[in-house]
Amino acid sequence: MQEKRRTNIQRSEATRSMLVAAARRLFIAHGYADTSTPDISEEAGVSRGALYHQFADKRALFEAVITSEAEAVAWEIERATPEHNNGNAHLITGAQAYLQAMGKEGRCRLLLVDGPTVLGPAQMRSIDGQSGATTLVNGLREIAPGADIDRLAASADLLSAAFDRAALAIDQGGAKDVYEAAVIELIETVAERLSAD
Amino acid sequence: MQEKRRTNIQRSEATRSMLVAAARRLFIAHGYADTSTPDISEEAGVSRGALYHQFADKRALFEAVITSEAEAVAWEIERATPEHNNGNAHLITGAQAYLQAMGKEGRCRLLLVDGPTVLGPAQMRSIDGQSGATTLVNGLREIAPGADIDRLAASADLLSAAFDRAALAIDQGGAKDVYEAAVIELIETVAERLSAD
DNA sequence: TATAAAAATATACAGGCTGTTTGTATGCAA
DNA sequence: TTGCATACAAACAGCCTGTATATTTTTATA
Repeated sequence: MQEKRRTNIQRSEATRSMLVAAARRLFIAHGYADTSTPDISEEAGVSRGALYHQFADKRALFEAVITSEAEAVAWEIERATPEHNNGNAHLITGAQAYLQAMGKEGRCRLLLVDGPTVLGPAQMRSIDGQSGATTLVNGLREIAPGADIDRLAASADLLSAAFDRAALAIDQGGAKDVYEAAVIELIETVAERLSAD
Repeated sequence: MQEKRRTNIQRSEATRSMLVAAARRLFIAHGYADTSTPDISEEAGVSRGALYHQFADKRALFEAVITSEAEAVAWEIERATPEHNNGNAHLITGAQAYLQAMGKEGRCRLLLVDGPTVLGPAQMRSIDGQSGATTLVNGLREIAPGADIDRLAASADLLSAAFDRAALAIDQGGAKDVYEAAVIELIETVAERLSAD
């Protein structure tokens, strides 16, 4: 019984994905600060040396976890929002898909709590940049074509903060239906106001 | 030239306040994780033993910093919002005061970034409990006396998340007037909708 | 006031963690 | 096949946190 013969690329991809998966589990369970690299490498079944060969440091591994998680959320939202859908309804569908996606175990902690602290708010914005903010601001532009773009971006930012808070509140045990209703009402209210120009 | 003779209570209060002030400076400058207890005790001019005598651990010292900062914000808001002011205008004044207060160097990092990670969202809520959420939900109740209380609380939560995001965005270099205008418009929009019942 | 007890502060220590360095094995290319 | 690059493993150095021990300062009491 001999070892499988693998190409270097396969080896690297295998250990990287093992490490990211293990790190994800432990970061979710104990948080970034209370997860050690010995714990991670053990959980992944590789040596600590392998970890530091594949990733510059613990932060870089965390960044890989966060990026993967943000992509998953973006993809789930994209899948749930048909292109042809227009304005108002489109935003609501997207928000619901976002809340649904953020319901997955640990995502709130990763993306909304630990992420901003470890990577900083600026880098977090750039990571889920396309997904959250841009989509939202485009949705608002569709509703209020005449509005000032900076002002619209600010409103989109505030709205997305409200979505984040709703996701977090639900994650912490808040009533999902209540928060989802509040989010939808908020969107409708803002859309109504914007289209009244 | 001999040391001043002080009572134990004075000694403790002096070192505690030195430690909290030093910790506050370093937590703001480098973040919680990258601030060590040797750094803090040196900056405060006391030994590390004194730190661990006055506070159970590093987290407890951080909690003291956070509590003090949250109290300062609450106090500044209270000072800026006269009691007799009614409904809508009251909320706007409060929000402006909040943004003003959060403009102080490092407060956003402490209260909005590191705080939730180190102490957890739940404890953070309980610390600035009175200030943020309760005031807001009371303001909304005044506007919409008939509305469901849970629903109102959720809306207040989402609004306060928007305020937080605005403060953070301004702190990160965003245009203060734009975000402040967006916040005010958001309040007016929500208030309008609520009072239309 | 003299002295014992208690409180506050200082120092020394024990484990653990991060990132680096050094060494080894495996894949790759000439 | 031979030399090099890549992936991995193990050992090391420095730092940090929290605790245990020792010392100084205050407080209580005789």
